Amino acid sequence: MSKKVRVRFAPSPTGGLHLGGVRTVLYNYLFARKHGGEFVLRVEDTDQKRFVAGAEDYIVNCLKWCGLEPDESPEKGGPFAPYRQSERKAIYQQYAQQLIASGHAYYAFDTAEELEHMRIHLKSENNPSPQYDRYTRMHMKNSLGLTKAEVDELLQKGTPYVVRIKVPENETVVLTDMIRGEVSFDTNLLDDKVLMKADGMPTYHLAVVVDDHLMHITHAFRGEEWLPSAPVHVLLWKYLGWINDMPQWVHLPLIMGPDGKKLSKRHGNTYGFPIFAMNWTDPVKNEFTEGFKERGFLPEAFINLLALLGWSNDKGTEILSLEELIHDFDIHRVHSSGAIFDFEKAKWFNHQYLQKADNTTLTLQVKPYIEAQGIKVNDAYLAKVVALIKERCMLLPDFWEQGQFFFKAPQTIDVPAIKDKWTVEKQTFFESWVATFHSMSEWSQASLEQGFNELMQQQGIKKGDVLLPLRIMLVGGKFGPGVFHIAEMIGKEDTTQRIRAAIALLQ
RNA sequence: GGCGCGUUGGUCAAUCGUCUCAGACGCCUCCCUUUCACGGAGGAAUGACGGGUUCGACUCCCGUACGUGCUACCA
Repeated sequence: MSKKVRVRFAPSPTGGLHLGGVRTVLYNYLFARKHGGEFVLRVEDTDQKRFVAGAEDYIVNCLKWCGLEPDESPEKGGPFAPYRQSERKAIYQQYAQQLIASGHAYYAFDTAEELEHMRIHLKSENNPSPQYDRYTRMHMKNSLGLTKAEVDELLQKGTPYVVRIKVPENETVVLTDMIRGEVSFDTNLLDDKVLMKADGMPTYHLAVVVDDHLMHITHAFRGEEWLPSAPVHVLLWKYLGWINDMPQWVHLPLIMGPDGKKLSKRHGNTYGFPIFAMNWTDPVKNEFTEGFKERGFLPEAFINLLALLGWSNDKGTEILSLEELIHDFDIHRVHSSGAIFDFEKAKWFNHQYLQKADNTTLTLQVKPYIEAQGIKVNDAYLAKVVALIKERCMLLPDFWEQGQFFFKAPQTIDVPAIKDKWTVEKQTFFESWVATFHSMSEWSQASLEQGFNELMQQQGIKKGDVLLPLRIMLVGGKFGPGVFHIAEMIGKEDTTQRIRAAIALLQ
């Protein structure tokens, strides 16, 4: 008796894919997989003014990177193709006509100027911001006030027109949202939304309803910003005669920036964190926005942190694989309040995934970041470096920050940290230690440390006095793994050179 | 302005009427480490406000405040 679960994500190709968008996809995906259903990607490319070339491919690539590939999409096709709204124009036209015929929609011929005029002149004490609605529609140029002959004439002359829904008076539209319960709206406060634009394209309102119906969508997930227009959609489901097949509504809470406002590109700029899944450059404005991928996030970590923004499982565990997320996901545990995105915690998630990542694959992921610094990478060597420093890395680029001294001598040496306490004795000690290198039978962490300790005793030097200088000499600063391990890694020649170079600087 | 939605530590959050309000991030202290980090042990920090309902309310209801979203031929 229950229908097969089918969910959809319907982005408009007008820019990058931000956190909220990816989370909507993710919840769609988790819900579909959990219930053995299908996930459909439909593209809303009906906004010609804001349409941006390349944005659709970009979105598809983001979904690929996240590992959330749809079962049906414009790219893959499927039983309900086409999945691009611009290719379904005729379908929407047909249903718009049906609505006009049944008296639930009408032609409106008003120009932009006339609408503007209405908004200014119909403004009154009890109607401070006039909309195109039951109060004003009879004053406008539409098929409700015009005679049939007048309308036909306008149509025949090719006068531009839009189709608007005729919102009923004195009704209450009640809809059930899966995470908010019943939400009701007074139709007297709704305006006659445009259903078909003058260019023949449908607006979102008509398109979602028609597509959701035709594509057998059972659960409609979207952002909370859609809640105010949901009653219009319910009305459309009713007027089109499909009310019994209306999907379950799920209005997801908004993701906010640190200032508590709906997350936007602005936040990324002012707080210095990505808000798009992948790098996005707006070809029109030539505006670049950084992505989580390029910032060095692992897709699994990205998905994980996003899933926990507005939802949590009943066990309180936080590090969850996609399989675990699917298993644990419960739409009723999704919060109804917005969540503020915390970049610090996001980095912590990535750190966790870095630690449990397999070193071989991690090495492959780190490699481009090292090569980008002009280093010729030896995979086996890099693998060792990765294993040695991964615990102090949050994001992929950190591997270079934290491990560059494994590949080249430090450009800057933190001389002030040791200069004050530098003595002739210390210099002698390092010079004689370096001199022992040629006679060492084995170049290893253990033998290096042993030789170092023996020499210290001979010369009456305390370990605390020379260990830090050695570190500074080899890595340039107070960071990194064990010094002798580093010396072993970089080899006899580099170790010797770095120590000698540093001694020269300290004199 | 109108309408919708929301409100547990700085942030993510548990709790589905009995709470001395989990856990995580971040922050602080200590231990480990003669670096940094990891790890370990502690710590500070929370139910917007006012009314009800109830033996009992963070949990239910109402109001207020605050926040946020929508209010386009954009989605």
